[in-house]
Amino acid sequence: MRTTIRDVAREAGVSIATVSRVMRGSASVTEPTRERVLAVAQELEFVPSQLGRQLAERRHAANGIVFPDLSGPYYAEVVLGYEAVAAELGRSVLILSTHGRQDADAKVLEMAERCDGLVILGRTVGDTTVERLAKRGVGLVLVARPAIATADSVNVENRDSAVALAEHLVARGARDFVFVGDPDGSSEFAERLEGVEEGFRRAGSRRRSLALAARPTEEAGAAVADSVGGVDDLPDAFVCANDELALGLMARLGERGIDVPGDVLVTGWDDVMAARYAGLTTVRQPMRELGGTAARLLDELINGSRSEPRHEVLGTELVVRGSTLGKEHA
Amino acid sequence: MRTTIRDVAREAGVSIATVSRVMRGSASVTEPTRERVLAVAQELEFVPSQLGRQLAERRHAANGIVFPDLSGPYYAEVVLGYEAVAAELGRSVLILSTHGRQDADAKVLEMAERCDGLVILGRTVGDTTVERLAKRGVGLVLVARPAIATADSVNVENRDSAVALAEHLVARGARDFVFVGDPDGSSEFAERLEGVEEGFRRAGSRRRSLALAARPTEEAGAAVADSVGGVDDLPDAFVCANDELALGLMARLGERGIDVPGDVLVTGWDDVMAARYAGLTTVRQPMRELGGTAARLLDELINGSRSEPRHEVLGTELVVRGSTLGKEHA
DNA sequence: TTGAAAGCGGTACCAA
DNA sequence: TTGGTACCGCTTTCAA
Repeated sequence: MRTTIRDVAREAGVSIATVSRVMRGSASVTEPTRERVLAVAQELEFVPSQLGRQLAERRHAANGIVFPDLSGPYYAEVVLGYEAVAAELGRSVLILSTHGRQDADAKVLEMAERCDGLVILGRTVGDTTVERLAKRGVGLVLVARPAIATADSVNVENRDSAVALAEHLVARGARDFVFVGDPDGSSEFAERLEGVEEGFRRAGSRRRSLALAARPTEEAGAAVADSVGGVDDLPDAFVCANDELALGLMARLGERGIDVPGDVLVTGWDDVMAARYAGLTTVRQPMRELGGTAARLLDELINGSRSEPRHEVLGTELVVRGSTLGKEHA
Repeated sequence: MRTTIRDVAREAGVSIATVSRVMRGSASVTEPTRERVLAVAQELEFVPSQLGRQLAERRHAANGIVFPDLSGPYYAEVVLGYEAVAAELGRSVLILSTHGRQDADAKVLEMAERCDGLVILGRTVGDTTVERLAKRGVGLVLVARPAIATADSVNVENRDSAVALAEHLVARGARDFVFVGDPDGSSEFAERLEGVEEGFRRAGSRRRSLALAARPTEEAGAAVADSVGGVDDLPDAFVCANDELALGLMARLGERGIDVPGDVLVTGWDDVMAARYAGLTTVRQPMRELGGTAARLLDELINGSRSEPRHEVLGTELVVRGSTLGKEHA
């Protein structure tokens, strides 16, 4: 059996109330009593049960984060940024990847029972679940998901950088483009597409067509590369919804002897580590900061230091590399 | 106030024992009673408190994973592999990054109070802490850390692939090498260094010198690149303890006009995503599987389906790319 | 300053 | 099949 507060109390000849006071450093306890209890606790290797404590205090001192498939580098970074700040704030961190499963909502509801608050990334769960959680009094921060009135949110600026990206492409001679990614699968992707379209429109161009990719992965990107007929069949630019699509696409184009940026320009989104080494033009997102900000907002929410919801929007940055520049600049 | 089991009992006109039975689907309950209770529970939106349940059952149905600084792609992958399997097994997942902090041991001890078992990666905590946890009855799986008798472990094969790597380098004309990474900071790194040394020794060569890098990061790798005098000051090969060191090193060498593999060969370890795009020769580790295996072992441990500790060793694979091949092969 | 005792929200044993 | 009740391990009044 584990050592409990009663064992310590008995051994030290005091009540459990006193042991509790000593362990929490709270209230007034005589120095001698204090020392005696501490000594016994040490000797018995007493570690207060979090469970007992949590039940009595009716709080978990933990919060969770929910994300889709964690395979890519993007979500990993966000989670890390989140963990770093949460740990700093003295909170335990639970993670849950929905893997696109059907029972995601149930899983999240279950996890919520172990947390004081939750960060929810993207479209991992339905709106009804979110509302239900909110109603239940769970602290909620939505990330990379359209903001709602009852919860905090953190998002990145998508439109402006999308326009900037389009302008860059137009400046590099592009007159049409194909968007690679499914705008219906993510509000972020939709915003990016809109922004790029607007940028091209301003320059008097029009979108050529829309390539849907089921999942934003390297494989899907490669599949798009496979689907083009040949050099004559290319748009001026492939604008990919994220870096992984772009990387997979670009690699496969290379294998097929199609030159980037000679035959076609390629861009991504996120600026993951591999993008640097692949020379991919992309839009940098502050991924760590996204997670860190969410952690801080959640903490405020839980500690009740704030009541009205806040909606943060973090800036992004266009990063131009070889995939949209002539060889001479790369 | 939240709805409790007593609210439901009162409303349904039964005892809390019956409600408990219904909620757990256990034991025998008349169909009418069952339905009535369920209806009330639904109406009151009753969700059993995990806390109450856990305290009564004296188990958490959760387990944790501890890793160092999670910045790199390596640990992220391991954690993801872990989460996927743990979730599948119906267990909640707590994460803790030690960030090289001094209070890491205390944090881990604290987290252990919320879990039935723990996976510990690398040298995040001291041996005394590990022993203490083991003694306390916490399920323990050590990953990328020397195995001990009282806990399970999962490691990757380092020596053999290191020898293979050395042989490859020798075949490419290398006669000496500089190891980039701190063998004292990680048992893994130490094994890799030993293996590479042995490989070179077999080929009649000898290690030229040892470059210590404080932390296995891109920045540290770049710093090593800065420290070499010029083309005449180079070894035949830089063998880096992980991919990030190698990538940082290689990039900076490029900036300095030193050609890889023309002037010097460079290798990494892990095969992270960026390594593919950088054309880096490396040793592939099954990172996801490492985490997944750990999760499975831990589950066995906790469910008591096994008593004697197990020690798994996963295989690795040499991946040859442009950084050790002539341009013509790259 | 200290102790007794009433919760916190469940589970499970023992009777009925 | 059900209900009563004693825990699980801690926190926190309320009195002494």
